[in-house]
Amino acid sequence: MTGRFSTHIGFRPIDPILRRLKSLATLSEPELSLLRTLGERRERHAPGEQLVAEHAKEPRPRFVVSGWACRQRLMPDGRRQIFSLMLPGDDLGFESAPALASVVALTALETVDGAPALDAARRGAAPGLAAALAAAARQADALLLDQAVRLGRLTAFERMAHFFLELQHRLEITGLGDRQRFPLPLTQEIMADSLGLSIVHVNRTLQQLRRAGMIELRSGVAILLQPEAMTKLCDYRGVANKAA
Amino acid sequence: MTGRFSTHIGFRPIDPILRRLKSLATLSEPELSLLRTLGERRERHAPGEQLVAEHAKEPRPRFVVSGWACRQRLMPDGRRQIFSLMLPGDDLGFESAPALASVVALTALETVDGAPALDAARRGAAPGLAAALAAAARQADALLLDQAVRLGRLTAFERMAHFFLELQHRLEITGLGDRQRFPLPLTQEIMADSLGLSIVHVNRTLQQLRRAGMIELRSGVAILLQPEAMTKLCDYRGVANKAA
DNA sequence: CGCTTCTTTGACGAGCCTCAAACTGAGTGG
DNA sequence: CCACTCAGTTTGAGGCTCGTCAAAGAAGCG
Repeated sequence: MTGRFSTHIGFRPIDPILRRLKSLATLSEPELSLLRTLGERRERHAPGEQLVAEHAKEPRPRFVVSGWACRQRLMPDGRRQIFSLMLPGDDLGFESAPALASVVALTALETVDGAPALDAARRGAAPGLAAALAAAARQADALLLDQAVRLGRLTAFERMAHFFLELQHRLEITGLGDRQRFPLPLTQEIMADSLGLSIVHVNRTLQQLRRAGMIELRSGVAILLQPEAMTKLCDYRGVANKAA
Repeated sequence: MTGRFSTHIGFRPIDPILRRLKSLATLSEPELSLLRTLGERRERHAPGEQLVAEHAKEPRPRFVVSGWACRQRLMPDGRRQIFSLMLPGDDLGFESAPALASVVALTALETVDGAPALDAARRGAAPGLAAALAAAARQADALLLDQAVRLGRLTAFERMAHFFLELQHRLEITGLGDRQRFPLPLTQEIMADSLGLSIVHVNRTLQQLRRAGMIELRSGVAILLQPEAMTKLCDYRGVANKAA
């Protein structure tokens, strides 16, 4: 987690949030400076910490500044399904209560309070921000549909490719990755629970992708060697941008 | 499709809509009568007809009055994933444009224009209706998460059980089914595309459920013989009700 | 270092898919 | 009333994908 893709060096703390929201709607200068002030009320979370409980009456709206989290549901027998990964710049707990899934930190995580932004948007005081948050919610919906296609109709090989392409795109938007490289601080268990596979099969599928010359994984960084080929192979359609 | 669960005999045309929205929020008398007037602008759709195209700029908001539809996505090679089934009383095309998936009629279908309801809710003229529509959107989100769990972490046997329980609950709410029986006008191909299975395996899994004394299927009607056992077996949690 | 967590490998079996064909039932037209 | 057709269901055979169990490496961390 150090070096080129560090989330601490070379970026202002809340830069991913600004970048992401700017990619979703046009923000005014007052809106931007409101967002910049959010960085002051920061909070740290250890891996495994639950940020939102499944039926939380009033989940606190937050933005992820650094580190990764996920939305998930657990079954009584221990099976877990991860619905989506929350990357730096992503919002959580902005939807109406009660929460439909829990949110859990996957790595060391930093978040900031999103309430000022949400309030301003709701009051009508920040139309650009309101549009950006609406677009973010739409994008989350789109990602969930992609996830359903992955789980229901893609093979393990296609699923992994699709998954990596989604991460590449999302991380590039926030400036944390480029067209080919991005940080990937996930264990194979987490990928398994996200992709509906077993850990062992994730491991073997990763090897397949490596042998096919598609990817390279080294110390928390993923490299896509043939992004175009991967895109075709799994019918990846990219992340939704601005709403209409 | 005649007899006890007919959608035409014994119910006022838009009754499923009223029942469903009343289950989601408290509606005032003016709101109810607004909804009743919707029944006048009715539209018929043949099976297979596309009601909303995947990237439709402005999908027309509609309520399903009778028949079933689905939200789905198609892959270039013909694979299909159904995200959700739309039953009588359900709304479609109410979210912000452009549409993230297409909506297709699965059976002969009747819909009515939802725009008057949506407009009234947006204008602030119908707070109860607005609450009901928001709760409906929330419920759709919840169903999509259930669907992801089904696809990612349940076995074929559990998936089918979970699927039937969801349909039972949803249809009971609109008065189209009871605690054990409900109409099921779906081919096994449709179930397969909904559950992420092959047709053949759906057929065999249905036989398993029958042999286990769980279900009975006869001419478009499903009977759940042991709903409680089924609920335990697949960790079914029921449909979300009123939002907070 | 020694511990824990994570990754990797092997062996084996089960779940699910594909292909192919037979069967059923509901029209449709002669 | 009887083919005939067509969509849907059911069955069989065979094989690939993916899961489970178990244990051996690697890699991070105190």
